[in-house]
Amino acid sequence: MADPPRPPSHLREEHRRTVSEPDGRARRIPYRFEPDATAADLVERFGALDDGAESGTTATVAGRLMLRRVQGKLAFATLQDNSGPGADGRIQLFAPAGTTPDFDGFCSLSLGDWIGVRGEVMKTRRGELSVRVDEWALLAEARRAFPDKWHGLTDTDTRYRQRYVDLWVNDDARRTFLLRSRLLSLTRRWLEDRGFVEVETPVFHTIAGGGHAKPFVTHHNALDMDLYLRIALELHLKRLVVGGFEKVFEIGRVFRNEGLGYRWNPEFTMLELYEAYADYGDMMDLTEQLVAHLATELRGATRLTYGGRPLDLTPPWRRASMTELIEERTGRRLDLTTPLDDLRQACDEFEVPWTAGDGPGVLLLELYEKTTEAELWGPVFVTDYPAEVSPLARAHRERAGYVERFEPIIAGREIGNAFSELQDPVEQRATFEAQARRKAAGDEEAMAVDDDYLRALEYGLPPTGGLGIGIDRLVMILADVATIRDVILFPTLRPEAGS
RNA sequence: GGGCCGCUAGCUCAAUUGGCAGAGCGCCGGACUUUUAAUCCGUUGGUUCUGGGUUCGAGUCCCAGGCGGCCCA
Repeated sequence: MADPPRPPSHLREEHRRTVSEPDGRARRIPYRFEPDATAADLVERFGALDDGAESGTTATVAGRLMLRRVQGKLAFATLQDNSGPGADGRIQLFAPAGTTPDFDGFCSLSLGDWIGVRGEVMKTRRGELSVRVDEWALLAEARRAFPDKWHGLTDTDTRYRQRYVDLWVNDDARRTFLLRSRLLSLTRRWLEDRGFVEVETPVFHTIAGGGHAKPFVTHHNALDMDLYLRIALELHLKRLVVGGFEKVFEIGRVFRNEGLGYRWNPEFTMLELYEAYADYGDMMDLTEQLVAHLATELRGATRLTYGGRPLDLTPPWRRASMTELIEERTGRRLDLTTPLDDLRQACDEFEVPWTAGDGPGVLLLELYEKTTEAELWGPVFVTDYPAEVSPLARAHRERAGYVERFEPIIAGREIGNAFSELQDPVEQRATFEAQARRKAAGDEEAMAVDDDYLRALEYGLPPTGGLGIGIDRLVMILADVATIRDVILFPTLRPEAGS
């Protein structure tokens, strides 16, 4: 690909010439390099070496040059590799002029250059574990200047657009994404250990179902038809329960055509799982056990802090109905038996907008979200949602007008959604049709009738518990970060000017 | 979508009421054999986000736009 013409500002960032061999030729970059140790390994194995001692062991390491201290006939440098966030992944390089090949070339390396080094593992007189530079090779030149070695990179825009730089200079960024990776791995293993099977279902949907959200639309040329990017995993996974996958899960990207914010990115990662013969109570048990397991593995405890405030994820978590929590928060007893006019009056009082088409269930949910949800530090399972706003959940076994549904709330945010799943195809068709009427009336987030899903239910869905967890939000809690953009490697951004 | 705040050298930041656009780090050159944000000396580096306007004079004031952050819906 030809380089486009560059503006002067880019040329200025090419801050130096190509590093050359002692004879002036361009330095050759090897095609491969074989490190046999990492910074973290060496600290672990040789950390106890005496000051000034040599280990008698030779190691080969590779990474980026992050600091450099040339002192005449002796040079020190700090190499960072992938073996740990921040200081855990750093090792000092020790380069005396007398033994270092092409000492001048080594001293002329810049911050950000990739190098490979082979040499004796030793400790300096001042007690810093080091690899002596008996051999070294330039692996890549940093032709753009690295950010300030002390202040790093703080501009959020640059951090998100140039994550490849952020990961090197901000320890927290690397730490958070390593935590995210481990969280995904631990979640898979934990579920598999309990007999769950991981599957992959389509990202392109002909009907965007399973959630309350505006979908993205794309077009398939050969079929000449519009397709939606999935807003949820739910309906395909329940088809698989019909198909006999009794414990099934998927961790996948979903897409919602909504605004961006500290908790919202248009594409995000959902875990959804379905368990035959289980109900929403079982899903609460599973949720608190899984989250407690992840907290223990990733943070060493279930008593954490989030944003400086204590957060105790130790099971069991409180379980309380939505109406009960609204009453605690507002002092008002509001439920589905409250006259519609009273609910509307409460909405006006709490500045909740409503329309004439909104039933009591919609108003109750809106009131809950406006007055109560953000105040719940939790963890707490908010249970028993109005049927009117829960078209895929099964009717509550005791409370008329409600369904068996809960959302786990942590730090004022919903991190998931779960039901005793609606089994009955006749009831399901009725709730789909109610949704379709809302859609026809202008609710862009309402669902459409999914005839194939209804056909699947007609073959028989056993009693099933289903759970969805927003992985990004869970990572936010466990990594103790405030914005979703800090847990998504390449968050959605507006294009840069001029691109 | 609304309100508020921000955008100055590669990075982190200064610049009194409108009055010569600066520092540290980086980069480049020099000194230095136990440094670790090494230190010391000397350079280099600017479309002050963009476009208009007011003014003798605009980084600074006004208008429009771009991008980002925070709060609200």
